[in-house]
Amino acid sequence: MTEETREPQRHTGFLLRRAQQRHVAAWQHEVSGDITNVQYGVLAVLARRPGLAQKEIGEELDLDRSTIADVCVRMERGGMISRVQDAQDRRRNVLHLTERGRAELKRVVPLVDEVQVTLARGLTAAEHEQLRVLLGKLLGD
Amino acid sequence: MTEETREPQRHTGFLLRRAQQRHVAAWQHEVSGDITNVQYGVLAVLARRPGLAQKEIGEELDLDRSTIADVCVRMERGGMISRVQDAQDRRRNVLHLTERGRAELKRVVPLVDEVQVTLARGLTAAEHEQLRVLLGKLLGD
DNA sequence: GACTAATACTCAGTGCACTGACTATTTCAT
DNA sequence: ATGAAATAGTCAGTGCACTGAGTATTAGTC
Repeated sequence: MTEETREPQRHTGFLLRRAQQRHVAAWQHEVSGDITNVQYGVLAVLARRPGLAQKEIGEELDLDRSTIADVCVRMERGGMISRVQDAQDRRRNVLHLTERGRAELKRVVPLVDEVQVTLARGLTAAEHEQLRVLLGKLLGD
Repeated sequence: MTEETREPQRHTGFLLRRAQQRHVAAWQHEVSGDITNVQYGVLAVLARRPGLAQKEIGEELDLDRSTIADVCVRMERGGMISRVQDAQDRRRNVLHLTERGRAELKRVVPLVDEVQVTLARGLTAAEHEQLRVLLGKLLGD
């Protein structure tokens, strides 16, 4: 009756993985240059809330300590952010945008929406919105 | 009027990335052992279609040549598959499950559905199905 | 004030995922 | 039959993402 082995291609996780790959591909196509989607996230959060510590940025973007550390190291190396030990709490690295980081953010912002459009090319606006709602619900908001 | 910088956390791509992370986390929680979701995909495809080449498996799972090569190397090292040069076309590596691979697939199959359930805990069955439909549409099937 | 907990970060190791450059092999056109 | 194009894999390099172990610093308890 039931199939011996369900096709892995139908699983939700498989679809999510592929959709995420499409997003990365769309990003690289629309946004030229070295900056990645995750790095854009760091810039955008930091623009609103300068002086956050690595840990807090990581929480905003749902990245664990090691991952956000890696990202920050790369971004500091690329001259987009500064990382300075907090004088009040010397365990913390506080982060700020550099001029280059601010400029890069400004360059990228108008392109970001195009990436979403490209990604959702096969969906109507209503379907796209519903997809976001469902993903938000899956994530528990 | 419009915000200077839209919150990156609201973008579809951001939600997809987080949802995919949840899937990986659910997988690791439900399926103990070394096997990953992608590796399960290789096992499941190979069970139905033994003797496929790396390239073909990669196409099934939407992975590029380098990625599927890495995965296959690891799985061969782990004793789950065999990789043999095709006598007819010596460019190809043909893949087969080993006994260990077959056993591992058998172990994992019943757990896979639980992963999907865990992942979609916040959704009704109808919402879950709709999410799959929308993702399929986004991917262009 | 000293001991313990908790916190923030680093470091090493592993896996997925991509590009671009390269090798080997097969196929196709002339 | 040969030379060009296409195909399948490998290899090096980069980035995201996690775990587990370790360090330094702060905060809390006695």
